[in-house]
Amino acid sequence: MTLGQKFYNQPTIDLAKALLGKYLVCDDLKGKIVETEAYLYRDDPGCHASRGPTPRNAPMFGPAGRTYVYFIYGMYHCLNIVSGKTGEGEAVLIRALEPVQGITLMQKRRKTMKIENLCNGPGKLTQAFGITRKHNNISLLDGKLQIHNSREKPEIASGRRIGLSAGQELELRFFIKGNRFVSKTPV
DNA sequence: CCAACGATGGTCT
DNA sequence: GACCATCGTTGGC
Repeated sequence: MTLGQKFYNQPTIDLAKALLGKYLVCDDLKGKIVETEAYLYRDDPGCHASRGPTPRNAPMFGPAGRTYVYFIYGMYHCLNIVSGKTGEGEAVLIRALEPVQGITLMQKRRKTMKIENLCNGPGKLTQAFGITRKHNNISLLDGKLQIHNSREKPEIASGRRIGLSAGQELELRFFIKGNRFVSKTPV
């Protein structure tokens, strides 16, 4: 079942944790979210929105429950879920999924048969799911990209976010403890 | 196993 | 012109 607006309106850190164990669904592809990172509008120099709105980060300043997809390193896309209040500029980065459905197509797109290597990183999962700029700034409530509920209550661990040159000291990375599809082991 | 490095192009100053 | 919320390959052990 698709999650509603209320789910996305919770505080960003709560949302980052609540997303763990839920399902990202796109057409016939499905993956369980096992790793996320929170990006905050206050005291977070690692956040794209930290220096105010620009054309790229505009979706982050919109309402919660929409996507913010950006292109990085000339090759990859990263999928975020906009969170927080409209005008603030917060989001949750989806960092890793456990493949559940549509694995054959993911293998074709990722050019590997290895299940662990299909969605265990932010650039990998967008490649496996075919997520590009076309999926930027769209609603997760009724679009082709959705988050579905689950009854799982995973054991959550946290650590430092990955790949940042600012704000590394903040422990805003969350993942399901012991899950083998998490992109990197705990720090 | 692992650290180092290059690919590659959009975005912002 | 510098930077970048990455990844696959390479070459060392």
